[in-house]
Amino acid sequence: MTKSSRGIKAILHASFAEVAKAAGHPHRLAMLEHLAQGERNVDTLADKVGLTVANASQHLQSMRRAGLVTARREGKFTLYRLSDDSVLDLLDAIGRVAKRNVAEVQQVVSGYFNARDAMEPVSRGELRKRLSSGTVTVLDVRPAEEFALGHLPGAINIPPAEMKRRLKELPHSKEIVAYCRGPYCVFAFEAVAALRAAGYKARRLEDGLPQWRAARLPVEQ
Amino acid sequence: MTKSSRGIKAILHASFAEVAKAAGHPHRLAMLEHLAQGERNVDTLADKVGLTVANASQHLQSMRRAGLVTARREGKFTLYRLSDDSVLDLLDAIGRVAKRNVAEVQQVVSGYFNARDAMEPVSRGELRKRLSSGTVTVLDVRPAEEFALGHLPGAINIPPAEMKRRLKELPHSKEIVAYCRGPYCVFAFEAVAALRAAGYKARRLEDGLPQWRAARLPVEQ
DNA sequence: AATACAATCTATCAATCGCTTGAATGATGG
DNA sequence: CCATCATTCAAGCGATTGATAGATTGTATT
Repeated sequence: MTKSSRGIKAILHASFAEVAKAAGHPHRLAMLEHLAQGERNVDTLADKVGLTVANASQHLQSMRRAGLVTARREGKFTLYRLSDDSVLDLLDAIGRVAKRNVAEVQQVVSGYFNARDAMEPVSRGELRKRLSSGTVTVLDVRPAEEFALGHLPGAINIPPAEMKRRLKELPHSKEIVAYCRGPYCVFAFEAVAALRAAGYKARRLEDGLPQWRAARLPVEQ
Repeated sequence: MTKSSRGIKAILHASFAEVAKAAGHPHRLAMLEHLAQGERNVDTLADKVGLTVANASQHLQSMRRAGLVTARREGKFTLYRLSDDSVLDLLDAIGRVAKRNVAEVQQVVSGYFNARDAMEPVSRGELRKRLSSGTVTVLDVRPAEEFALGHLPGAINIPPAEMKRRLKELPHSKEIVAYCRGPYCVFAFEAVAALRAAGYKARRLEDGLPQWRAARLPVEQ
């Protein structure tokens, strides 16, 4: 009994370690972040993360073996996606540990804001309420392709590159809430900084579209 | 702006990867599981996990660099502990991903139970209610040293090795809820199996003492 | 069938990892 | 101050990982 439980413990620890190890590489995390937006093929992912196709394929397969992603074939493309919402939770959990306990992350995160109150992000719940009362403008700062595949109701899409030029499209009347891919997607941070510099009242959403989706809140398009 | 954000993204992904990688080894997970019970010194951990002291020390230091654990010196001992409750969340998240997406884990978990309804664990909330109404006997199946450092209110401690011999200490009148170190600590599974075989009504708590503590529920001793 | 393209496989190499061994450091108690 | 014990350091090893380049498989298009 004790002997068998030792073996079982070992199996569980080994399996768990596979999962964590599969998430333990910068490039794989970058791909997971993209996959959190929706299905992608190997080529696209390789391009976005800056890897060769062969290399991206290898990483994706290791993540598939660990159960982080699944793949399906459509025509000549192989489409990968996160296997589950629990993978989003895992990414969040990794981020929270890093945020609390890794000096480098704290520095980077706090570097994007100087004022204390300015750091306060808007929670999902608060944004949902304010959406229905219409007291807020929602700004989606992801690339146009990702916006097209789904976004928050009524959101305006301005990718980071066009930010400076298209600032004037946004009304000064309401507070602006910017969001991006997830809690550590820096585009949202940068957008808020730019908006504030231009005299807008702006905050960022605490996390991103994948988490909004996972919470079963309405998505447009 | 885009250039700098690329760099920042890379820093974040690198830091996050360090965290995940630090959790991505069976022995380190085993040590984290023990550390979730409370502070431990290097010798003790090495012994429990079955490593040489030097090796355990190396693993602990890599986890310290990644921010998963912290160390303090007391006399001639170096006491390690989880740096944060967020680390518990991380371990839970890893477990949930593995449970949902790794065939091996599913097999092991379901192997401990054959009947469908038997698999239902008791939630923390349910146990808390039933504790106050006194309709349940709580069984702590961890080693006596860990029990001594804190346990659920009114819990009876019977370590796995003594289970068979001390079964008769438990009353048949109430349902028995067994718990252990965490959701995948197999002692609780085994205890429930043994109790049922002996005609008891028994279930296991969905997770373990660390999670109970993290939820700020009362702990005795 | 012939071609083009997406993705995977294979072989290779440098870098890193996990572990062992033995020596060095730090703290405690006679 | 010396002996002892807990921990860390340092060197060395075999195994694994991450990346590259080139060949191969599988699917759609003509």
